[in-house]
Amino acid sequence: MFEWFSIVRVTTMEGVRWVLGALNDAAGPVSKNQAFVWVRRMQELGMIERARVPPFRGTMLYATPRAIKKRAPDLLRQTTRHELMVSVISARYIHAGWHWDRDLDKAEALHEADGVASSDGVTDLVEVELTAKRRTRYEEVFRSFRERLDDDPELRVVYLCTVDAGRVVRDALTKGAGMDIASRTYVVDLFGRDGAWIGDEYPAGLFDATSPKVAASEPIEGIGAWMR
DNA sequence: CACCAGACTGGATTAGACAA
DNA sequence: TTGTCTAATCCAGTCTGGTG
Repeated sequence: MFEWFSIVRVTTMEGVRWVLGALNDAAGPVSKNQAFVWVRRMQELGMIERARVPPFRGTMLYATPRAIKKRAPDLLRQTTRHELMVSVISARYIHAGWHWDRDLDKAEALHEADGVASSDGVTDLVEVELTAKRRTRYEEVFRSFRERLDDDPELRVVYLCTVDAGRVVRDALTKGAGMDIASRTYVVDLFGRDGAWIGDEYPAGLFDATSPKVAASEPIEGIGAWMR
């Protein structure tokens, strides 16, 4: 758990539930209660801190310096919501049997993805996109990804988006450098407007290491079934 | 004692009524 | 149409009581 905390730094009860589930070989996340009991015990031991920050729903959790030898994160930064979502995504990847790490093993000049998930023979560069970037920025990012995909045939790119961001990303994949990486890029509309993961199910294709080239750009059929 | 289902809680969100 | 107030509703997080 603390190895994971050390990577993601800050998370939610949701993230804790999925990673505990993974460590317990459970089919899904552990119950809210189990997660709560674990968190409370760790809090008593001074290993975990909890905080509620009004604009966000839910409780933020982070490991104390005592637990991971890193200073506490600043919960009021603008990027905190994004970091929380990345942590929950990583929890889901880990639960699906993948290994998760930060994207630090890359050349200096290249774009740093939000995280890197690897399973046997496949590595996903994962981007969590809650708000769309400028078009010109995508061109730069995609060029960087193209360079990395050319070097490593096992690499894929995965964009986990809100509906609005997903539209822009798909569009950007139809031009310039985007066209070159589109066949190895998977775009999923995963978040509602509020940035929360929509549904308990895994979308088809996501976390699937066996399908090497997931069809790009098309919104997933039947997405409404697990949207709620 | 661990575990689970379900109850409870406080804050956030939504809907409706009404006035300006 | 816009703003404001209130009540109703929702929900994540928390707690409790029963069970094995």
